[in-house]
Amino acid sequence: MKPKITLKDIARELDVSISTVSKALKNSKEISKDTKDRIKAFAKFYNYRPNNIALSLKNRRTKNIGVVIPDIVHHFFTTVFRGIEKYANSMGYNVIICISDESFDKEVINMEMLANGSIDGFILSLSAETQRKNDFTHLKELLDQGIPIVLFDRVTKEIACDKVILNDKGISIEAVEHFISTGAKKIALVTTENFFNVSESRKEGYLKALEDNHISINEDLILTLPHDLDNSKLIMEFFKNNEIDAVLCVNEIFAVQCLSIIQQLGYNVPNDISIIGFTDGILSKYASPKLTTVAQHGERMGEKAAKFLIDRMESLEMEEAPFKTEIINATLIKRDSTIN
Amino acid sequence: MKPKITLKDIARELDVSISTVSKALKNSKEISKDTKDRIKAFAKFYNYRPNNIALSLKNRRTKNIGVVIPDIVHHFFTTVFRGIEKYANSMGYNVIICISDESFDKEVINMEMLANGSIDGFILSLSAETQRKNDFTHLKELLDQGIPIVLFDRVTKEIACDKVILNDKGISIEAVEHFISTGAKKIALVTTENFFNVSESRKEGYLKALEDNHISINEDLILTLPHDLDNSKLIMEFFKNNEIDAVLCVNEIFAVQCLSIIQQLGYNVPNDISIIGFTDGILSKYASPKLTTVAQHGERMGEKAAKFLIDRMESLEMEEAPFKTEIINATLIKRDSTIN
DNA sequence: AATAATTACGAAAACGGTTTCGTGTTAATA
DNA sequence: TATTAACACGAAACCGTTTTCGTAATTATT
Repeated sequence: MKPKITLKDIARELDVSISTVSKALKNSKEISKDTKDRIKAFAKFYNYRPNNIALSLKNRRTKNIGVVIPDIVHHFFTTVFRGIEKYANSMGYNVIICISDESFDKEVINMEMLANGSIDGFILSLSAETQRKNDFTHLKELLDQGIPIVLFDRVTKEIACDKVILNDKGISIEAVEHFISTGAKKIALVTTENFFNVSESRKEGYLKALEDNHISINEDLILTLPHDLDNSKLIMEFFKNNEIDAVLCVNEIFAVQCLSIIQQLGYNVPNDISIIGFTDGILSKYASPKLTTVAQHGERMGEKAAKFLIDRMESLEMEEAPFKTEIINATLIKRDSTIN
Repeated sequence: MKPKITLKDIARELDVSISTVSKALKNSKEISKDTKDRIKAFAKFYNYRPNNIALSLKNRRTKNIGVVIPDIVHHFFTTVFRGIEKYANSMGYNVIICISDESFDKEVINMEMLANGSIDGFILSLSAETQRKNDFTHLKELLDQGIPIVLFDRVTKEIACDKVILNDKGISIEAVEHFISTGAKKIALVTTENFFNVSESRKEGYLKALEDNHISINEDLILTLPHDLDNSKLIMEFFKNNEIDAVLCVNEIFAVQCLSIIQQLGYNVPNDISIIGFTDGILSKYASPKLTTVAQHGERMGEKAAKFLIDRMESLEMEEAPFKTEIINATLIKRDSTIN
């Protein structure tokens, strides 16, 4: 058991002052070569490493960034997180993570906890409850205190900060037009009931594409699924009661659920019904047939978000550069659940 | 922009000493009710919160725990992580995460980084490379410095510390015997080439179960897949060249890959060939037929690991309690890829 | 030889808290 | 009335760094 060694220890052993040790280790020219050599050798031998906490206190920056995501089991967030971690690490930052679990309270409490010195900035995607309540005072307060925030994916106009989002509307249009190009006419949308900005945008895209292509909108072809319930019956009814030849799903789970039920009903995918789902995760990759998906490039989003944050933090705290919004272009990964 | 307020600020405004403010806010009886009320009111109004970094420095504990996992996209680790986060948070700890990406160097560098004061203890699962190299000096050094470590899932005998593992061998036996009970005789194993302790244990269980049930072992029925390559062809060959009526896969991806290929070859699952895969994740849940799996109870593992760590850290740093190893019992989730 | 410049180092403050100990005022006791 | 106890507060040390500033000793300059 050999506890960590401090500057003070070195100073005592070598009979010099703490300042001398500090300077010597930083190769200051104030210190003679002889003394520097002695101190460095000693420090190396005892494997001296400066204490991060003391440095944080002194420098008033922790080199930690806080990441708050609604859920970590969701593949999309997981990839974004990886992007953040990757970039942050490469820049010498550590990542402290909090799962809000879609809960407003957890989001607030954890962020306030971390904000008291533990982190230099936040990257977050709003929890479902926060979006529903439309209450962002906690974020505003943090910004007020001078703590930078970057929002990604689930963002809000209420908060002025850097943002990284997907071109949800655009890619939805692209998806629907891909259906249309293969001859589909009765195109359905399966979406979530929660009032997420992303679901909204995707729906807008869906509607826009139909309109642009002179296909009349049929509200019956939009299935809004509740959160957390067993959806199977609803989906089953949906496909039984409607004539459908293509379906766009706002997430991967809905997509594979639809796939499975469509097949159970005796239809062929993609010949009878085509499917496209958001999120290009393992579910889609290993489904049979493999699903055509919207790749959200989560890792790229994460890297970009981290870059935004670190840029801002390291801009010498000085003049507030205008806030930027980066739009990541989703891409359609064409596989076997749509006709080529 | 209203920056955070400190004890010093309060002291100055209220014309008392810093010590008085500190004591008042801690409700010390040294301070008169009057003064306490004044100070508390002021602090509340300005939303005073003590600075975590200063506290960490003073108390020599950060209330942060470091989690090092090989990968975050893997469902199993993700659930363990959630368990850790949950328990840690409930005990007032934050979680700093590092992805080793199966790399020895990243594991070492990140841990050393964090060990310099940023965290009070580690929870980790060894990277593939670390296991291959069998080099654990970085862990030994940390333990030497008095930093507690808890290993989970991918552990090693070389390191004496608390551990949380799965009864891999036992559950493999159970899985194989479940195959046998449904009449299977030609039972295959699909495993990884890397020398993980877990794959080893699973193989041992597989062999033991066959032996116990007087089924002769056929090495041809053991498929060892390389990491990261496209396995499809190998799996295809495997099922073409061998008569097989049941297959145990050491992870979820192998299981769905096998499922898909088996179906392509025109066999019926589970009637012609049964499948059981390790990890009860979404892939298995949404496959058709739904896969029978080994549930590893990752969340429970995570909670237990966090409990081990926090218990040890909070045991007043005093006498070293003996190291414990908790074995989490995996359970077989019977679904539709095995005969009931 | 007297003065100026350089060298090599230490003292001390600062970051934001906690905590021990000391002390000047009152209030209680002898 | 003198002594003691209780009360209410402040000074200072400490956690481990960095950094500014001061200064003694040496070297260079005139």
